Amino acid sequence: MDTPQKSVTQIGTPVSKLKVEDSPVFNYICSLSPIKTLKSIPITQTLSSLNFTSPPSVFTSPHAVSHKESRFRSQKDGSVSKEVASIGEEGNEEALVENSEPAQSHKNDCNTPRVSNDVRDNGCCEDGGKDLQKMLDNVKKKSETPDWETLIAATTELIYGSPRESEAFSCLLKRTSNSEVMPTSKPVSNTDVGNNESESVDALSILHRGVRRRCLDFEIPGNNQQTMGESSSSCVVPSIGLHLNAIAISSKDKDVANEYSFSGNTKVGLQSSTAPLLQSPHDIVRENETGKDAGQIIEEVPKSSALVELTPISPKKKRRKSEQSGEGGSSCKRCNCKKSKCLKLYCECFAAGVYCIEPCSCIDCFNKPIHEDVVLATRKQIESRNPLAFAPKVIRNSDSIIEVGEDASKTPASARHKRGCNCKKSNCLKKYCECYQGGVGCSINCRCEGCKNAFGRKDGSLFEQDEENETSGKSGTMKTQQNVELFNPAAQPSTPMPIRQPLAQLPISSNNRLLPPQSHFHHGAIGSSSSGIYNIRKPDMSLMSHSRIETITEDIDDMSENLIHSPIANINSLSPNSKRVSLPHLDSSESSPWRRNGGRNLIRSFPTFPSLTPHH
DNA sequence: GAGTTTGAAACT
DNA sequence: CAGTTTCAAACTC
Repeated sequence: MDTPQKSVTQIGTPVSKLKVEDSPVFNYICSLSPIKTLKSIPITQTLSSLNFTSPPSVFTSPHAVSHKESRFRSQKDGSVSKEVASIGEEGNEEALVENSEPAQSHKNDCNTPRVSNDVRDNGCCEDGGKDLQKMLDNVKKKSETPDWETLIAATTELIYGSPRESEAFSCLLKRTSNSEVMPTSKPVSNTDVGNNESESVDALSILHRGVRRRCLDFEIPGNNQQTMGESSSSCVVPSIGLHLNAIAISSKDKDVANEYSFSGNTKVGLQSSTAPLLQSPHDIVRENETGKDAGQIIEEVPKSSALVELTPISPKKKRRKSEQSGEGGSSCKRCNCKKSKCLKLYCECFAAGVYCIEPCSCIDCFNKPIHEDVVLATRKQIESRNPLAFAPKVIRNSDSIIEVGEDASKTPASARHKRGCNCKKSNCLKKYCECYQGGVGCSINCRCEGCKNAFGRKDGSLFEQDEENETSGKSGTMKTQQNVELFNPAAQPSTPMPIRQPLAQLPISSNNRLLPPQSHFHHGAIGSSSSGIYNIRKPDMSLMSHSRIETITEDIDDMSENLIHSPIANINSLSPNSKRVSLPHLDSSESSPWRRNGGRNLIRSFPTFPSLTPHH
């Protein structure tokens, strides 16, 4: 285990590394960052080596960034990482293309070192192989390690091009500069950050960093001031994506999610962010299961190879555990794809923008860091077909928060399924229904038949409970609708707060993945975080944060959604000064089903991979 | 644990 | 754009 990550990081690292140090970007960052670069921190091996490195891949393609983030998940096996590294250095595509050996399907090959095999499999795959090869070719073109400036330029484009996840990329950028260029920086930054606790650094700090980072990327013009802190922080926060993933995943387990997100103590610093990354959400979950809190995890990561610790139990076992753990236990549900190679939206992991990891029971999985190029290419392809394919399906409106008299924090604002469901037999009462799964009511957008969605019916009635009261009065419904109309002229029936209560009571299975935080994050998130955001941002930040944003186009709305899901975004908006931001009600979800629910929809909300295509 | 049902995603 | 097929999750037994 000495170097699993290390190897990973090495992917393409050598060249980039050298360049990085000399690169203007690096210098710039250094100048910005108050944090002094420490040289030689032994720890390097652990985290730094981890996944942060490999600037090349990162810069190679924006996607790479995402990969890295997600990468954490999968890098448990050193051999794998080695493979990856070798591939990265030598060129994946070639391997992929060349291979024609019979495909070997291995389950959970996440750990299997046989990258080549996988690749080959891919190549052999009937039709899929062709596509993959094409994608690979494309990727290959891109993957040639560019020089930094070029990369940067490209990066910028990418950033702006992909609204949603550009942050991740930028993050990588910074991260790269810090972590890779300055290996020590990670720990250091971490430490530094921790020191700054006086500044109210807590788990949130991570988020802040993310925000800051974003700011750096996008706000440079306006907010240079935040610079140092921000820059550093931004650098520090290596992977928003990870956080998101982690959160998203962890969110599946409400307890876990909570712990992860917020339990983190002040110590949570750079590392914290990294820790998750390294460990991968699942790992995090595990950690939590063991009783460690986020902070602990973070701290430990650097010291001991997180990877090692994380090492696992048998995949199946885990899966079972997660699946069966249901309510009580943390559930880190993974995919079980058999034919899609985890390269289609069928795959929860892929759809969520994260790599498959050990807990997955997938077969012939290509959604692994090893195949990052393929993954990116595929993602891109899908996005080209449907730019919003990876966008969260459930849109929540911040507006309702206010409306809801109760606990705004707990109550997800009005929400709706973006496209609406198409249920015919489930009556929108089972998780087959995306709306139901997402914990939102059906809307006019839904084409469902016999809708009885407990979160809100297509026709406007809210709950089944309401049904009971239907006769007496549709006050609840009325409220809801009022809210909807009020806030959403478009008038899609959304699930208002009232739902909240019911939700808690709803028989949502433990598997629910709803992310309660969404709503929380949502608040004000729009402004900064969303990738598209920068676009929006200039126009009117205040506006963005304003609840009535909905008036803005759907697209924006969607983007906001994405943002919403991003804790970082939220933080950002909330605390421009980057001072302590009270995480709104993150914990609120504890009791609410939202918390635990991580349904596909939600998961998708936290795309790890930087979006390849600009969302509008 | 295996088989069935379901509806989204993908394909034509 | 509509219809069909494929797919994997959700569900049932």
